[in-house]
Amino acid sequence: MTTTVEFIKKLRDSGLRPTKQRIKICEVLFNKEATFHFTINDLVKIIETEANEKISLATVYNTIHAFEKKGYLKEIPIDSNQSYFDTNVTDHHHFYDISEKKLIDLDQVDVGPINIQKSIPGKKIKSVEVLVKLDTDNQ
Amino acid sequence: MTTTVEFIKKLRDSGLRPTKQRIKICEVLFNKEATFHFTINDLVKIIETEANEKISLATVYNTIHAFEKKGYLKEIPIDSNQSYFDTNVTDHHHFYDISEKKLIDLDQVDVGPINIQKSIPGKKIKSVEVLVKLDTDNQ
DNA sequence: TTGTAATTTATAATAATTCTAAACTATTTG
DNA sequence: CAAATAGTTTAGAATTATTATAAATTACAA
Repeated sequence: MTTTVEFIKKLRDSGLRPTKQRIKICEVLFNKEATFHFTINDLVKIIETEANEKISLATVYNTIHAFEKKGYLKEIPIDSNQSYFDTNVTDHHHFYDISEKKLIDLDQVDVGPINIQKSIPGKKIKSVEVLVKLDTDNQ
Repeated sequence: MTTTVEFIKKLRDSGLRPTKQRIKICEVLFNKEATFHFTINDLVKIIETEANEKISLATVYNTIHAFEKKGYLKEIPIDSNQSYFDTNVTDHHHFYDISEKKLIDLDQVDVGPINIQKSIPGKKIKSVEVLVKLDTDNQ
């Protein structure tokens, strides 16, 4: 549990003014104990229903992009026409449930170590991420 | 090098009528010796400039989706708002060069076997894909 | 040939995201 | 503490990728 005061400090320390909207988004995203996967639309809905507050779609986009740039969120690539974001910014892997369109975290332990045996001169590996797609098992 | 006759057979065998447009797309995509990564827009440009033929955007979408369904192409998830497709439909992985926004194939051998130690009841694993992000090595 | 079913096509519709510029708010400065 | 200013929010327009539509065209079987 993080207090509002702490979010204000976090925002200010990273050069972002602690506005009402940004604090609200922090509360929705960073007060969960578990990793939280969401799309922009999910987030807007949560704020407008759970928190019962109006927020402009543009503000949500602005804020999420600002948070991503600061390293508080990361985008997860899935074959979808929507961007998925993750509050877990550590290097980890995912299950993607195709029929339910839901992401599930996979620990390093569930996947095991991956050793990339190829390298490109002048380039270094920034991340190694595994996406495991799941389908309904009909048989 | 595959001949037009062979493409016609391939199309017909998979229940797709060999139209002028589909054959042209086959020629662009499947006559390369190497794996080919592209977006719909890339493909339209290639057809209209290199091949100097007009083709409707809708036809390109239809055809690419038909080819994907038949297993002649697969989509690659990258953090982009555009769909990337790959003519290499074997189970393989990718390097993604962040600065150059380019995909590079990785063989199974370069990554090694991946054994997912977790399962979700009622779901089966459809694919396991590794995306290795590369950054410029400054040091 | 000719009928019909599949395909192509231009265009409209939709959906996610970005842009814009005016109103508003947090912070700085005097 | 008030005024200036620089950063934010906002509604709505613009843009971009993609999908839907429905009429014209084409492939192919009878």
